[in-house]
Amino acid sequence: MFNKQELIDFCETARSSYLDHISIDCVVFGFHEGQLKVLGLKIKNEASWYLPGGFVMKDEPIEMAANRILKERTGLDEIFLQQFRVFGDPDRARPHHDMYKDMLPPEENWFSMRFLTIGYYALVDFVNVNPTPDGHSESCTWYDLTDLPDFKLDHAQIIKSALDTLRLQLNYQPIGYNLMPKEFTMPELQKLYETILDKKLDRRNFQRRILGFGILNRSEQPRKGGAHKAPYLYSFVLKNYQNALKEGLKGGW
Amino acid sequence: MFNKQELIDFCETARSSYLDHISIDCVVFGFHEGQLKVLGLKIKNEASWYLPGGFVMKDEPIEMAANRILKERTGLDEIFLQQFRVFGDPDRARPHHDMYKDMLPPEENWFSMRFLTIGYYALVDFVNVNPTPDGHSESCTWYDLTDLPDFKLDHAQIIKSALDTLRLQLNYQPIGYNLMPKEFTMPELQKLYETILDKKLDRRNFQRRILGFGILNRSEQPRKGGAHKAPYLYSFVLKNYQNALKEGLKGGW
DNA sequence: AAAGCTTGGTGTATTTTGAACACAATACTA
DNA sequence: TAGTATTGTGTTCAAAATACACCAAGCTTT
Repeated sequence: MFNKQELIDFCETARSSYLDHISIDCVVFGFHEGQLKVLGLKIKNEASWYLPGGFVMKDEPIEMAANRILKERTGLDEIFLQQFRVFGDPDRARPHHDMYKDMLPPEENWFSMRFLTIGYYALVDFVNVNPTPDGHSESCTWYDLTDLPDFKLDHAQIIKSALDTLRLQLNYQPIGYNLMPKEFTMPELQKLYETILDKKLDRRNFQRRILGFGILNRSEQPRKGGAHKAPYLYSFVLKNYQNALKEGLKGGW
Repeated sequence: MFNKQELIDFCETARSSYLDHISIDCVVFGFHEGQLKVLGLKIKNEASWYLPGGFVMKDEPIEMAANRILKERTGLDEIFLQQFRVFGDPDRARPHHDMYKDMLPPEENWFSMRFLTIGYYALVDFVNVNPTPDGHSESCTWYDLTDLPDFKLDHAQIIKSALDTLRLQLNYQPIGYNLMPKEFTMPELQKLYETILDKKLDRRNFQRRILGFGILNRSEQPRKGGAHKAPYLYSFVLKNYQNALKEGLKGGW
């Protein structure tokens, strides 16, 4: 990953810029062709994958850090980004501790210390993302949730945890604004829900329920040109959507 | 809070034992006389209150740290303890930075650094807790949620956030095992729910719904001796309760 | 001791919600 | 023009939530 000089340089920068012991990892969900995807970085010349992550600057709010890190990786800005958990096992980054232990003595090696990572997850519209690998990565691409490559450290667990949170969130918050294009059809939105939940939903009841939330606007013109009956196009009414995010959808007591 | 020598000693211990930049704060909810309470520490000779909190040892899992810290404060062990959020504003602990800035130079002063705090909340049975103040605190007692004293730093905000999480959790998880005594009556449990939600619930429908969860066991003997009709006593069926925690109660898709 | 008050347990209509399904409409294909 | 796949809407039936009514038990009051 780093050669010795790169490591020395990075450690110097890191030590002066970042908070010790703390990292952020982002689970970026995207949706495409009926599949839920996760953004992963592949290390050069290695069969090693990582979540897009980074460190918190000494004077930076963590929400801002998460957004900055995500922007560096995906080019996206102002998207739904949610803290969901801290992963704090003392040994979670041990492979990183060991990786450079022969290059630099521990007190000079940024990676020799223990890191807690704050997990964030994001939902982005697949087509608006232009994944760009940074200098240390060979590629930055989408991976199918059902067919993940070999994520290192505890990153597979972090993905799993983010997915659990997402599924839970579906029960009391609207989803989709950041995962769908501006305009979409009802079956497309349904497919998103079915993919996240990994289960079939009834077409008619889904439509009724979603519309009942009052967060969708149906446009006059149906989508033309495709095969079969032209479906209506919907878009989110941002104001109502954000209100539903705050207030919750219903359920409960 | 600390005099100079105490500060020097503490900083030395802290520096060798704890992770930099990271703290844990616990919002401990208790329930008594129809009121939801929070455990708060009052600083000696000051009108300053804090949540029970502490630091993470260099080699300690954060869940263990949270439990240790809580045990130090409440004497309670093996209780429901849940991470709910990280508070990471760069200025959140500025009052602490400044407090000792004239006693020690920043590089020796543990409190001069920025701290992120991981918020945990706990639900405990009021009568089983024996709040014991540590050496730096004048008292460790319960405060009514509707009448909180002047919590310092962002601790009032942390309490608010924990309460929001608790209310949300009520919609998909059972509550009460750690807040109620071993045996309790249905009206007592209902009072807990009403207090957390801050709203009245229908007596009959509450009973039906709670019993429908299948997590309660009704004992043969009703409670005798009180005025009026003797109510049945209930207790949680731990196995079913824990299963409901995992599986969730229902609702959603 | 009987009436009355208060609290707790159970039942029962009514309304609302959710699940399952039938059918009509549209646009392409053959 | 019939056939097929897909989308939009309505209808039925069951389950669940809601709002009450009533009964039972224990104490108090007279």
